[in-house]
Formats: sequence, C-alpha cells, structure tokens
Amino acid sequence: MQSTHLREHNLSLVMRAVMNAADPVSRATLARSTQLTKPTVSKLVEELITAGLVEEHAPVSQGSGRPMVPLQPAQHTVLGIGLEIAAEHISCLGIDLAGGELSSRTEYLEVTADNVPEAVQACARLLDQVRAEAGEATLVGVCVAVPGRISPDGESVLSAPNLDWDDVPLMRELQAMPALEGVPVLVQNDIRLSVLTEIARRPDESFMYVRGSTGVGGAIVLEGKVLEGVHGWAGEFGHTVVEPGGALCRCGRRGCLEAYVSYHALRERAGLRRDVLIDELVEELSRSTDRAEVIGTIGRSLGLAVANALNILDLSTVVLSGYLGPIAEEIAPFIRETVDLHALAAEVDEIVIERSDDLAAPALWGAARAAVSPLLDHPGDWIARSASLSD
Amino acid sequence: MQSTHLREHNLSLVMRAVMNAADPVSRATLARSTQLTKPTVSKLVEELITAGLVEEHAPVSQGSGRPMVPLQPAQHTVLGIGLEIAAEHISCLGIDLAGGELSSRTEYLEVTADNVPEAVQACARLLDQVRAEAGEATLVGVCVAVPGRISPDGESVLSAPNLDWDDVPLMRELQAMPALEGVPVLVQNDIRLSVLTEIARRPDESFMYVRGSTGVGGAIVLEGKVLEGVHGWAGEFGHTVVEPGGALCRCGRRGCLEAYVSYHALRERAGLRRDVLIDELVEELSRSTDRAEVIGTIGRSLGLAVANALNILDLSTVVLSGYLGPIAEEIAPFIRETVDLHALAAEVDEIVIERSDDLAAPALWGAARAAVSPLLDHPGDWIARSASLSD
DNA sequence: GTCGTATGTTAGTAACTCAAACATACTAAG
DNA sequence: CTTAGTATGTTTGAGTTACTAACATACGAC
Repeated sequence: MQSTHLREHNLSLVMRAVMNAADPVSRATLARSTQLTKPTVSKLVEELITAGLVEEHAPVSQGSGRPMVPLQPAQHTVLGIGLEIAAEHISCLGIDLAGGELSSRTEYLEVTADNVPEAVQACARLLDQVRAEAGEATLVGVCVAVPGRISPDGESVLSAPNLDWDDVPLMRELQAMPALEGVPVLVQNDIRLSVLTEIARRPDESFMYVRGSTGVGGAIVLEGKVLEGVHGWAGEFGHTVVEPGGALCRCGRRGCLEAYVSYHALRERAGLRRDVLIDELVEELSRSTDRAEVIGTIGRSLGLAVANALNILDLSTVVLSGYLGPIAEEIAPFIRETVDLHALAAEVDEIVIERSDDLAAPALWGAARAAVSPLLDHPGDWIARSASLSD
Repeated sequence: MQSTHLREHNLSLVMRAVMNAADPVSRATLARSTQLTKPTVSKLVEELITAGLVEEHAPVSQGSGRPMVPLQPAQHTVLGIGLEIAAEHISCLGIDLAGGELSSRTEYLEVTADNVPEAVQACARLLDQVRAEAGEATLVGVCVAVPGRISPDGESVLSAPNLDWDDVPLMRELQAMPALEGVPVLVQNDIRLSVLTEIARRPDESFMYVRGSTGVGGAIVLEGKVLEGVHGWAGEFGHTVVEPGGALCRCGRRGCLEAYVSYHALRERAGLRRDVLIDELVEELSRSTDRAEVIGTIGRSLGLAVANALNILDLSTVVLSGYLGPIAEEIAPFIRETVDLHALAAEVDEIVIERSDDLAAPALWGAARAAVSPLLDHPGDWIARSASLSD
C-alpha cells in the first residue's frame, strides 16, 4: 500500500463522516470522530470543498469557545441517478450528495420480453429529463434497479420473472447512450438496493432484511455491508425449504418459502387476479379459512426460514419490509414463536423483529444512493477529475 | 489512519506473503506480489529479519541473473501454543512461524464438570512441558480449543455438553498462571479452529465447512475469513431444522439436523455404547435397515441443511470433515441430489462437495495457528518488543 | 476588559514510500 | 577468457503524508 492510498482512505473517511452525520459538523468534531488530527482534517476538508463535495456554511456559535464552521455534503453539485424498472412502470430519480431529491419522473408502460428496446428508450428519455431538471449538477453515476437476478459482473439481467426478461444485456444497452459516455452504469437487484435505504437508517448494524414483493427476497447486512456471495445473490431466501415435499412453488420445486408467503402465492390461493392491498388479500383469504390460520401460516413459514437463517448467520435482528411491513405486527408473534423455538441466539438475546419504515420506492432511492456511493469511496478520483476540468 | 498504520499494514503484508508462499521467496518476488517497490520490501524484510520473524538463507541461482536470497518464516524463534480440551484427553502443541511442530504432549483424563481445576492444572503442566521442549523460542500466544459454546468476548465457556461444562471462566484461570504473564490467551470453539487448518490449505476461498464430531457443527468462510456473527457462532448449523416437528434432538427441540446425522444420534440409533469408527457404526445400523437408507438419510438431511445454507449465503463449495470425511464419497450423491433440487446456485454452477484432508487433530493445529496469527497481523508490536528487549 | 474555552491555522518535523541509478553475481555465448 | 545479458538487491535523494506544538481567532461569562 502506498502513501497515496493512505490519503485516499482518509479522504473517504472524512467524506463519509460528513455524510453520516445527521447535523452539520465542524472540522474539530471530524478530527475527533475520524481519529485524525485537526490540521490533517483541515487539509482534507479543503480538498473536498474545492472539489465541490463538501459545503461550508456561516459560523455558528456553540456556547463558549470559537464558533464552529458547519460542514455539509455539497448540495446540487453532484447528481446520482437511480432508475427502477418494474412490471408496469419505469421511474427515475436524481439525488445529490446531501440525499435530496433534485428531480424525478415516472413513465407507465407494461414491460415485457417483447418491448425491451422500448423500455431502454424510456430509460433514456427519463434519464435525459431528470438530468436536465437537475441543473448544473454533474452526473457521477447511474444505477438501475431490476426485479430479478443479475449476473455477477452486473452486465446483464439473467432472469426477471415479473418482466418476463431473460438474458437482457441492460448495462451494455444503457452504456451505449451517448449521454452516458464516461458515466459508470450499474445494474442491480431491486431488493439489494432497497436494503440500502434501510442501512442508511441504521448504519453499521447487522441484520436480516426480508422483503415481500411479488416473491419473497431479502438481504444479509453485516456491519452495514450487504453480503454478496459468489454470484451476488446472498440473502435471497425465497426458495429456502420450509416444508420438504410441500406445496408446489412457481420455481418448480416443492416446499419453498415463497410457495407459502409470497404475495403471488397468496393471491393465487385467494383466487384473485387484480392487484389488491395486502390487507384486502388477507381479508379475502379469511373468508374460506380462519384469519388466524392465514396469518399463522405466513408467520410460521417465515419464522422457520428466518430461524434457520439466523442460526447460520448468528444474527439477532430481522427487518420486515414490502408487503410484509403492513402486516408485520400481526405476523410477528408467529414468527417469534417459531424463531424462539428454533433459533439458538434466542436463548441468549431476544430476537428483534422490526418493520421497515419503507419509503414509497425504496429500490429507486437505493439505486440513486448506489449511483453516488462509489464517489464516497474514492473521492480522490473525483478531485483529480474536477481539477483537470478547471485547468 | 496514520503513517505508522501504513507501515504496520505493509509489514503485515510482507510477513503474510512470506508465510503463504509454499517455497522460499526472494525480495524481488515479494515486491511483485505485494505491489510494493524493491527498496520498500528490502527495508521491511530487514526489520522482520532483525526481529526474528523471517530467515535468510544462502543465495540460490535461478537460471540467469543474480541468484536470489531465499526468505522463509523464521524457525524455532517464535512459539505459538495450541491446547485442545476434549472429553477424554487434553493435548498441547507448540509450533513456530514455519508451521512446524516444535513439541507436543497429551494427557489422558476424563474431563467433567467436577474436575475443572484438575483440567486447568493439566493444561498448565502441558504448557510448561511443551514450552520447555520448544527451547529458545519465545512464547507469543496460547489458544485453547473447547468443544462448546464460547462467550463472545472469549472469556469463558458458556456450555460444553461433552465436557458437561457450564460457565467456566477458562481464560481467566489460564491467564492467572504466572508463566503466562503478558502472553495473550484465547479460548475458541474447536470447530472454528479446525476450519483454520482448511483455510490454510485454500487461502482466500469461500466455502462452507461442515464438521461431524459428537454433534454437527460448521463454519462459514468468506474469502479466507471465518464469519463471526453477533455472538461468534455463525455457521453452527447443527440445529437447523430439516424436518419441522421431526425427530427429537438432544437439545430438546424437534427436527434438528443433529438429530439425524450426528455421531451421537447415529450411535443411539444403533444402540451402541462404546466408541466405534463411523464405518463400523454405519455397518451396525445397516443390520436392521438397508445400508443405502442409512446413508441416504444422513445425506439427504445434510443436503437439505446445506442447500438452505448455500441459498442464503450464495456459496458453491462445501467441505465435509470429521467423521463425515470417511463417508464423504458415499453420502455425497445424496447431498448432491438434495442440493441440486433446492440450491439456486446449482442452476448456474455445479456445487462442489469435497472432503477435508483432515489431520489427526485439526482443532489442535488450528489453535496453535490461531495463537501465532495475531503476530502476523501486527508484526510491528513484536518488533518493538524485541527491540526493547535487546536494549 | 479580562479570562476561559473551543475552533481552526501555521510552521516545522518525522515517517513512510517511491523512482532512478547503481552494485552484484550469476549464465551463456563467442 | 572475455563480453554481453539478466535478474537481484542496495543506495541515494526526493516527494508524499500526517503529526506535534504553538499560535491566531472568535465567542461567552464574569
């Protein structure tokens, strides 16, 4: 490791400290939290300011002593764009370093295997619009959320059942856009991006994220980092076996978790075709059976999968999100019952089951964050670039 | 991060490069593999040599060009001691940096809840003997392997069913020994130490380690590092549920993996009391039932647990060890059958099922390695210490 | 107004690594 | 036996980086 790497590391350290702080921070505070000395922090902060990554505000008095100079992530200088491709719409969101929305747009269209080019064009249109509305801010990255399995290199969508997509080389298509020349483009699974929103709320924690959307997905977060796995789909436990030889899942196997608790499966069981809210769906199911049994089946199946996962990973926090959020309180007792029965950690600590305070579109927001995130890890690259531009 | 941390990092980088190399390496080779420059490597190597961590041998010609000066981990200068506490014996092993055995001893005694002080005394005796036989080598650490659950801080043994131990503050007991003053003492679960032996064989790989001993345990290895979890028992999947409401496990729950495939459970089923080899045990079981069914039950139960774990962690390699080693080839087809049915990764890559080339006492060797390992992460501390001694 | 306090800056120093040239020691070929 | 070629390892001087110690700054409190 070279000296320049050391600088890069410290630069990133300071940048992240500024980002993670809830309120504006002083240089002195940064020095304390990063373990660096005041002169070092001052120098690094100066670089970040001239590069347009950090903003200085008017001094604020803090009781006695010299007033601090508040530092914040720069607003409106940097633009990260998130795209979300869903079955019936494509959304686009632009944020800056401060995490504020600069601009957003949505187009409604039914995305299928037959209109991939149209979808790509829609993405391009939305990108241009959002970019134009974001003003002066420089685009630093684009990240696309897709509800499906992405190849480990992030190049293409291997399969997205809801979109009926198979092997779509989305990254290449988007990178081919002239407007995106030189801009990094990422493609990532929607749930893995949704979890970023949750991570932002509880930085550096370890937990299991379970999200019910059409299927059931999830992610494992260890000390604020999403576990990747060999193919980049660790935590996708919709096809964990909860009942060997049990109900037929749409993946063709038997006894998968998804066959018991996914929105899709529940809707099939209710015999409904149209989209309804989860509450209505449970209501519908309760007509033929006891509501407690419907909820109990969901809770206990989920509990078994969760318990096994908690055992293997030795975690003690579960966050429920997506359509599981609204019924979280209702199913929690059943999950707890099963987890307490099977999870070893439950003997020592109480397993915490929480619901996620989901935004309207966590995947979209997560994608926008992911688009900005490389900048925070390597501010030096950006500084070098902005320096060369001003030459 | 400060400049001194940079040096510490690079020192450790070079030290580990020397350790991991199968054959003695030259400074030039180290420069290439560590991405450092030749002068830097030379300086760092010099420090490691004077500190007694690395050894220089006579120049060796490598075809054309100046002959290289071979570098190796120093032999007989540093002593790491591993202890293994088992139900019927306590073993002790001393190794040096080169990984060679300097000395080893075993005492046979039945370790129970009633004779903890005796066990500690036996440890002390063994430690003294091994240390005496190791000659000049300086003791740098002690690590104790215990077949049970260890508290997250490594202070005490929470429970060790085979030893009938509960809440034994082993670390404190050992640290109280005058001979161990200033020497770091670790206590760790035996399986988590066994896996270190496997990691040494396949550095930086990711895999699942499944070890059959009295129970069934395991560990998760991600890029050469053992996953810890909140309490330090991630990967302990003996109590994963493979059949909800199934066979009664000795933990009091139902359907645990251990109830189907542990040596303990198999022996109970065979109605045997004495210890027999796994082959004999399977033979015995095959008298009442078909051998294929015995093996099949083991393989399929294990397969289900493995498949669920692989799904959650997105891994594609499984290493079978302990008593599962000898029957690995026999049970592998059944594991594969179940895994192929349930593991998603099996659709893309073939899941690799391997057997560990187990040493006689992997936990003991792992413990000895773990005792030395902190030195490799922080050679600077040791250098400072050895410098102050020679003053 | 003076003191106490906390922030941020300046100047000088120490530590680390790097690039370039050099010294070394061998093989291979004429 | 000499010369060329090659790879290793060292020396030298320079360029980073961050640190320590002292200082300047700007406020509140008495």
